[in-house]
Amino acid sequence: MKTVKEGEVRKQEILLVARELFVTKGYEQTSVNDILKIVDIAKGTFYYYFASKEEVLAAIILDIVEEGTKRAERILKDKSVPLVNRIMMAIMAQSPEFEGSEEIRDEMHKVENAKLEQLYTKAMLKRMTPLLEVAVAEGVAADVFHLDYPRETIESILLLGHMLFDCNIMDWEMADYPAKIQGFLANMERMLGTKAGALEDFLQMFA
Amino acid sequence: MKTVKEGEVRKQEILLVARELFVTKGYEQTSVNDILKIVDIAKGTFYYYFASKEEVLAAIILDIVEEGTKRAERILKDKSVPLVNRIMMAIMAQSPEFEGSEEIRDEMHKVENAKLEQLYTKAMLKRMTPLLEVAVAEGVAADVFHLDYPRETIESILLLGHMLFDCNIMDWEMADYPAKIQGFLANMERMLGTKAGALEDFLQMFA
DNA sequence: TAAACTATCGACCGATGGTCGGTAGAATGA
DNA sequence: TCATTCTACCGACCATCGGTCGATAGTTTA
Repeated sequence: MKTVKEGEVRKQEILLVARELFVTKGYEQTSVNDILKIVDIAKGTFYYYFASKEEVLAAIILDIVEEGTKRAERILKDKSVPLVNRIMMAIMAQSPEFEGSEEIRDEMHKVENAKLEQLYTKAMLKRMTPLLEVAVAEGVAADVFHLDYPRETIESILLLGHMLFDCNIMDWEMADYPAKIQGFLANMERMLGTKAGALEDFLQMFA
Repeated sequence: MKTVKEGEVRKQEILLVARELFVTKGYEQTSVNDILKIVDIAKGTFYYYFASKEEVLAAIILDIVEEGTKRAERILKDKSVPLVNRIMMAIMAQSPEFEGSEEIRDEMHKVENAKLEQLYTKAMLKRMTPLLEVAVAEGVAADVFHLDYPRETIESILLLGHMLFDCNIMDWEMADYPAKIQGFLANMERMLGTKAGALEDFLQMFA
């Protein structure tokens, strides 16, 4: 049987299903056939829209990063919230555990998904750094941050936040987390050059 | 034709060839057949020594991490060198670009090798943190470091050093490097709580 | 010299990512 | 209304992959 749909619709169907599968089963562990079965299309149709399985992955990562960026932009724009809070929230909003997809976080970042993970990290850093650069500049102007290498510092903070808390690179016990979070916040304070304790309040936000 | 060798010899042959291939071509891109052809054995022989291609990868990563750790131990032991220098050198010695394998660095850390990369990062962090913890404690005792979360800070520094300069996660221009290195050193100073400029001398070491 | 053990072989397997020639059906033009 | 064109779709087919397994050559042991 043949069901015809407009191009863009089919493409989105494939992306939606693939994303769900990649994130829950892992990229390598998801076969193109798995996707075909669920979307209910033939192999030829899949390769009519995408040149390869990897191209689908790239498109999905772009989507994920864009969604995170949109969240960050919305948060950073709201000047009624103190600057430090906005920055922290924008960083935390990158975790896909927020908004919509919930148990995804644990699934997405497992060894089986190293490729997804690495491509995501790269893309996220590239996209998010400019946003935070503006915010940090605002903090420098307001005399709450004092640092010489804003761009490099932002990259480091984004990288650390992601690697320490989103990826499962660190296999930590539950009991370790408070210390890890406190350590991260303390180092973030030092790197940004805030006055000591400026980020202390965020301890409980990591629940 | 059948050439019989002692078990351990064959195993090392396989590991040696596999490592070369994984690092240059990438793990996924290297087929078991590629390895067989070079070592000149049959498929059955390969699987007589290793349960899977992935088990070979794990063994190789363990080797690489162990080599880096040995280098770090040797460096940290030499008390004739100032503490800060020893620590920096120990971190830098993790880069496989040092000692023996030379052009490997660029090859090892490419998108195709995400799995190798991720497993390596995890294992390296686990193995190196305790070593540096001792060294940093020494610095705290000598009043050159001032920090509240030594373990977490070491993890962050190792992670940053690796992600920023060894992986190709950041696609930087050559011209960016000086600023990136300066930024990294400045943040390292702040995190460790040294007096400002304590690590300035290391700028030229990244050549 | 027979038996037992170890290391090796390569044919074979199911699954995978990807190709390709063909075609159904909607849109277009006469 | 019918012929043409174009788009979306089909599924048989392919090379290659990681991995299995029963057979066996070569070495030790009894």
